[in-house]
Amino acid sequence: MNLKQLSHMLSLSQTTVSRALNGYPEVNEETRRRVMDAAKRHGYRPNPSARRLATGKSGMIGYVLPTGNAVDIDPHFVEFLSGLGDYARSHELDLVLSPADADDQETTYRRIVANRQVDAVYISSPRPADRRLALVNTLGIPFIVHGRSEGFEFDYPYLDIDNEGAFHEAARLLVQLGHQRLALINGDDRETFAIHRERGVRRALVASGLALGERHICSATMTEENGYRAARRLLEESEAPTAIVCSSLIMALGVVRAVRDLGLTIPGDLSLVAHDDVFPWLRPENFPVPLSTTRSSIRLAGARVAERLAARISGLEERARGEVWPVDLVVRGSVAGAP
Amino acid sequence: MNLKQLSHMLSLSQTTVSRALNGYPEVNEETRRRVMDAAKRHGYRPNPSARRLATGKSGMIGYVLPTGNAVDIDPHFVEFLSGLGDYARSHELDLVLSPADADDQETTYRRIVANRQVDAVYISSPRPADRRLALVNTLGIPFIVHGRSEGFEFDYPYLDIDNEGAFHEAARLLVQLGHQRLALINGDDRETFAIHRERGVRRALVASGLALGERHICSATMTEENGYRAARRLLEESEAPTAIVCSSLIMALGVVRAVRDLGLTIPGDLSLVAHDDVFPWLRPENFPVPLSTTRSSIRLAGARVAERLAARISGLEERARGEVWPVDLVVRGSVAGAP
DNA sequence: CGAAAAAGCCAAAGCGCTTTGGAAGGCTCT
DNA sequence: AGAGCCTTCCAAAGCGCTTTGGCTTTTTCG
Repeated sequence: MNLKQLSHMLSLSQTTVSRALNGYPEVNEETRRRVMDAAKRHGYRPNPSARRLATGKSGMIGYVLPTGNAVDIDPHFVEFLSGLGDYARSHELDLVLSPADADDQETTYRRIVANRQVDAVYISSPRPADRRLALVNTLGIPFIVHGRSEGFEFDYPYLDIDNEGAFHEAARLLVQLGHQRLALINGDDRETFAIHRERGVRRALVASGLALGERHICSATMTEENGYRAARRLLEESEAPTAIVCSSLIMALGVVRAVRDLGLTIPGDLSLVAHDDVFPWLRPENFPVPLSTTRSSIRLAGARVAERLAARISGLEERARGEVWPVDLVVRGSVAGAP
Repeated sequence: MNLKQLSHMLSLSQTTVSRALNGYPEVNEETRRRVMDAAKRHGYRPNPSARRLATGKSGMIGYVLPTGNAVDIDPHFVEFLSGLGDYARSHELDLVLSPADADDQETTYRRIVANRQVDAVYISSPRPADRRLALVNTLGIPFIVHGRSEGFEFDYPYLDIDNEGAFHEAARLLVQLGHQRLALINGDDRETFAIHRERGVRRALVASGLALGERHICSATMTEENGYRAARRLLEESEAPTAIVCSSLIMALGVVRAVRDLGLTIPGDLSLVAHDDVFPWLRPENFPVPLSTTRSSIRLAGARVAERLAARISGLEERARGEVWPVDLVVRGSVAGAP
């Protein structure tokens, strides 16, 4: 059933039927009703391919997925996706994942824009002066950044959590508990979120006349193994930290293991706070010692990004405003006074 | 730059240019070269929307993503996606994720087929007599199942690992080590993979005159917490098992924690084998006691599924054949003779 | 050598929608 | 009453590609 047939059986022109269906004003309300009704009765659904060709809009949002042999997709991605899906589902928005060589995403961005494959894109894990950002900005496709970049002239729309504030709070708590030697086990420090977190910790320490020693800061991909390694390195030093702030629950697993291997205890010998993105399959309260966390649901962020993307597409959101979510500090058993 | 312009500047018809570009035989080789050359020089790229409208092919593969408030996307998904992306990238294949209400995926399948949004789909986590399978089969869209269903009249193309064989091997090893009371901590037992795994364990036990007691089998979503709960329940029984086979590394985390909480040791009091889908961020050799596993890279499976989907689309793969991958049993420190 | 077949190209008709540029009819207003 | 203005609809022209059917020209072969 296509427009032609439908309009024919209504003895109307395609123009009118199309307009009636798409809510244009220049059609009589009664006619509109008739059309709507017939459309529903015959299960008419406009052919998206045709509509796309005519309008250039696809009704889909895009994400360029960095891939490669040595490239692993972040497990956070799937939670973010859950949230995105939650919103997208109710709006019949589809998501197009365009896999790209991690070292050359530009080609892919150009392709999906040139091909008008999607109406908007989102960008995640941005770095300072991230080239993708500059690119999509000049390409002129609506976008939203999940996270933040730095060092751009122009404003851009983003959704981020207050990483600096969260880690500032966490570090401040530890300092208040008397800890003098803090360490930070961070994610990849080329990414902005990691930079902000470090900044937060630094700021808290400086405020109390302390400092974050060069060797008390580790940064690596957020795997269990890297958490373990970092923790071992830190804890075997002479000036071992008495408290660690850690960028992810997965790394925290490794930290806990290292602590055990060294015959230490939490929070007796070491206080630990980690950031929790809220995975359904790994919860901080279920750690051997319930883990204090800075918590922010990445899933909710996904839903919000989808919502704002939809708003940008439909022109409801004009300004390139940033949105920063506060982060909860949840104190559990893994922190205590300095030994 | 579109076809019209290009053909005009070559003084050829659109027909010929189109055919030259798409490798049709009825065009002179020299002409083809000229066309190809000009196309490249001017950076001509056929407009996919137009091509879609004309051919009905989209050059994309689809996946219906079950979502909902209480629905969590499996973390395995992201690894599978990595693999899929690895292949898709080199073939300019995009992946469309269509979020659907987990309880009504049919509508979404019908929509993406009716709209010709994608050329093929894949289905994951199938259950016996899975309705999605029957649906896509009748809808006539090319598809591949990652995993297996059961109880269908028709053949369908799938890629699965030998879950039954793997768990049979694992259980057999434990039996050979003298274990008499085995337990299985399984994933959601409505899914085929879980059924197969249980079958494997059962078969190994029966072969030695043993049995898998009703209460020695747990099944739940594969989270750390569920692993913990199951393990506690099992180990606090009077007839506690001396060996556990576990369906996932994430659950195994919980098992290890439970063992610790109860003051037991691995492998002294309990032998443990888990299935490892090969996550980059959580490796069995890094468990407190290196974990014995049945190993199969879900990422490789993703790549293979993409490859076969492409083959199906282009008509290279005709028959609905199943492909079953063997699984490695990797023995590490977490197994020992029965106490 | 002439008929039949093959090679190489083209014009035009789709694909199914949106949108432009009217046009007809009824209304208001002077 | 006639100019001017809404209201409501329509025919037709895109969007940019593929594909059908047909038309020359060249090659093949008895």
